Amino acid sequence: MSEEHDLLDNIFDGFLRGPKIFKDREVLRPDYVPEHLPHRNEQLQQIGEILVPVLRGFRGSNLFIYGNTGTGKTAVVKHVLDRLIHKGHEIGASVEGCYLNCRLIGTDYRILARLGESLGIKIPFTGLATNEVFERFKSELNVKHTLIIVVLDEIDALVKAQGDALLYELTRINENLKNGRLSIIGISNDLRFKELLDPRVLSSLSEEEVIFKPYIATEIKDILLERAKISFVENTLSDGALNLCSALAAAEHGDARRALDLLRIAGELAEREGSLVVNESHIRHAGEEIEQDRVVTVLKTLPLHSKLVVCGTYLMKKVRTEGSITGDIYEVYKELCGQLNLEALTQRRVSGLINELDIIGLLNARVVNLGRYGRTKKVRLGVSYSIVKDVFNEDVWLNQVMTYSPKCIGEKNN
DNA sequence: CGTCCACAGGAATGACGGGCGG
DNA sequence: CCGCCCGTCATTCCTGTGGACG
Repeated sequence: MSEEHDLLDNIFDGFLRGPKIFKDREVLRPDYVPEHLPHRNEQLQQIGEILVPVLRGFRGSNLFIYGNTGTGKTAVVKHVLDRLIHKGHEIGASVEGCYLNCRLIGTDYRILARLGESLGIKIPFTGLATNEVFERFKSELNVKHTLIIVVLDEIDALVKAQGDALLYELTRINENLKNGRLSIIGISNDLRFKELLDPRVLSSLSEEEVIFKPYIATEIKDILLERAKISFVENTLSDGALNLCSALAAAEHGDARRALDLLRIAGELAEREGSLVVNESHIRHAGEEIEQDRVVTVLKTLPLHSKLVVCGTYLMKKVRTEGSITGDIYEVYKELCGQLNLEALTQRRVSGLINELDIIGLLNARVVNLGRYGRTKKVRLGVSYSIVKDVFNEDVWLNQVMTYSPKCIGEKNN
């Protein structure tokens, strides 16, 4: 007992005695909405002006917001919405806002359910017809004379998954509503997503548009300075680290969220090693750690058959240099299933799994035409070989097959 | 210039969990 | 409580297709 306790005691004491880096690390978390949003006054003003009619009981225009990740779209919109609702309640107007992230709440049904809940009606998470939920929401809007502002963040995810039927319904909801009004704010980081929309929906949704340009390095630095003031103990953040962090994030599409993540992790690294200040090397290591953590957690939480597909791709890599094609991977996958006494899925399903894995970046897949030799996908690992190896060697199922050598490959090479 | 490969990808199906009206 | 309908998720069925080969 004593050995372990001494070990832990050392860690505890070391942490308590050691230099303190953070005052408040919550401020660096991605969902924190700051009081002040540097370099976004223009957008703040535009959006405010577009929505302000709501305070007089008129519907605000629908609004489409475009900008890369980490350019402050969500923060600005949430900020304006909060203030607007606050003001609305102050003057006794029935104004409501409902913020939804379509990547997290990705079906028509669930979106409508949330909208209903924001008006205070209870809606079961399944069991009702979607249209029924829509009607309930609409009548509640009518009864309460509410002006609701619906924010659909990552709206492209919704349209890609479900089409634009719901958006169409929502944009015309005002037409047959006696009391109550609805306006929509759509947020997307994919401009091409507009092409997926029915022209009627598009024109109605983008009555107004606001664009968020990527931050440049000096702007990111301002943002970081502001947050660092609240989150770090004085003089624990070196100038060099701050500059490097801004520069790295600026190079990566001017993504401020990325910069804040880097800063937070770097701070934790510094704290862990008992350093007095956060310096450049902490920032660099933070970058690596973020990526590695992401990959490891994703790999670990993958469903078994997806793991087997990744594992198959991994095993193929020993033989094929230029990436393997769907058929080969499927063969290896089937052999692995055989080894583990599992029922193999169909090729169609595996093809779907490959697509999903491609989207989350574990695999890189692209369609190629080999003429006579068919139309297929070239697939290779999208992450480092050794991480896959480490994670799967720990896995209860996968460790049995990590050294398996596929027998279906041989004849043709490349 | 037609053929035919080796899949891609849309549509359909089935199982499941759960609300609703009677 | 029952029978019915619903959405969701995971899966299967099956038609469509770009272009090197001959």
